[in-house]
Amino acid sequence: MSSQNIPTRDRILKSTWQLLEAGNGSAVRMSDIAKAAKISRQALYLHFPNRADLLTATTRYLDEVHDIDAKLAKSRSAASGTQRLEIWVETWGNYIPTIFGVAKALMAMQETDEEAAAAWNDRICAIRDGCEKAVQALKADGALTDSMSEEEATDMLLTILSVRNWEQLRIDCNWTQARYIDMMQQLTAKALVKS
Amino acid sequence: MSSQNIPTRDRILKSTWQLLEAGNGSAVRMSDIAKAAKISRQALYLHFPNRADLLTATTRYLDEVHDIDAKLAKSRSAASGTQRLEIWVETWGNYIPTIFGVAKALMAMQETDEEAAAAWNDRICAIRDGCEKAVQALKADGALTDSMSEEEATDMLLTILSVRNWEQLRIDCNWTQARYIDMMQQLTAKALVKS
DNA sequence: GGTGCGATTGACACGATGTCAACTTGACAC
DNA sequence: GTGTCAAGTTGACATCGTGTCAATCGCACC
Repeated sequence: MSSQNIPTRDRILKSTWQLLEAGNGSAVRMSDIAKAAKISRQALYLHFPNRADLLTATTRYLDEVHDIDAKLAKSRSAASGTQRLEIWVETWGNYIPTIFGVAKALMAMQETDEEAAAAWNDRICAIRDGCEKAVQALKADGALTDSMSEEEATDMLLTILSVRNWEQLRIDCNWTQARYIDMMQQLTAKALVKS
Repeated sequence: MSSQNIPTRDRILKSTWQLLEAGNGSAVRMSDIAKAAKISRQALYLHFPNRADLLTATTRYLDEVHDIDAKLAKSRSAASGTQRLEIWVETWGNYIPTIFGVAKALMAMQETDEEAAAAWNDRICAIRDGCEKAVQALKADGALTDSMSEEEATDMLLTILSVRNWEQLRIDCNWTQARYIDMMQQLTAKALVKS
């Protein structure tokens, strides 16, 4: 963590991201990352104890580089609950492509690696928080459907906006990003807003 | 053991299913399956050339045992498009728990194994077909929303009804199976039926 | 000239899949 | 009985990716 080795560390994180981005999260090995960062495979372990840690650090690096907090501030200033939901869907939905590669790699590791599971779960909690806030804003406006509790509505929103769903629509079904955002805004409104 | 008489191949498939079912699809090795089927690990390879083939054969075995075709016939006799959608969501949604273990293992392999990807894709096509038929029934009734094409509606339905979404709601969020079915019937109706 | 740090090379353990060769066992035919 | 075939067994081994370890190197800094 010392400030001296930032260049190398940054180079590693950047390379990791680029490789995962390019390969759509599939089969990126530690040796590939090392090669891309122009260091030896072993040197990777001088900076990150294991693959899970490297991937987690990469998500944090991306959050930092893209200043995700600033973008989220936008949804906080929404005039109504429905507007807040709309902005939240758009903001998160447009951030997914950026983190997709890393997210996929982390999700794949989740099955076997305890640490990776915890790391990814941590990220999910942050997103769930955004979903919860949107649901609360709807509730405050009296606009939340009465077929669900606040918690269920949050579960539902989080599920609809999952990375896997984005992957399926955007990549498997070949939707455009704009179409994805549009349809998700419509779907979440239909699902959560009282008619 | 009552399983003593069952032919080896069937014993393997049954053991595979039981292990994947119990372990929620996580970390079931070839050696575990062999042990459960009371044969040597190497003998597994006398029946199935590799892990992907074994998993695929297991899904077919499950389809056969549960006579999934008969269950699907039910939705074909629905009176209206909306009813057909409702029955389709219920039928498929209630089949997911059965195949979940195998599905998850197959999905995990998909990333690295070409054959596993093809096998799982094959299964998805069958499910997509069910979704498409439901959408067509809605269209025929003039009940399909006009915010989407038939193809997009099919993509959307397939995505909403994904195994991953079931996992998230049923397992991660701890919803009951009945609640899952109920909410998915509501959500798919809101998403696809013209209001 | 040391000291310490980042990095390198090379070797190795581990766990999982998949392969191979040689041997055993039981059923059945002749 | 003997021969044969199929199915199963044991044990060894290749491969691949992660993670570890030891020895060494080069360089900036004091």
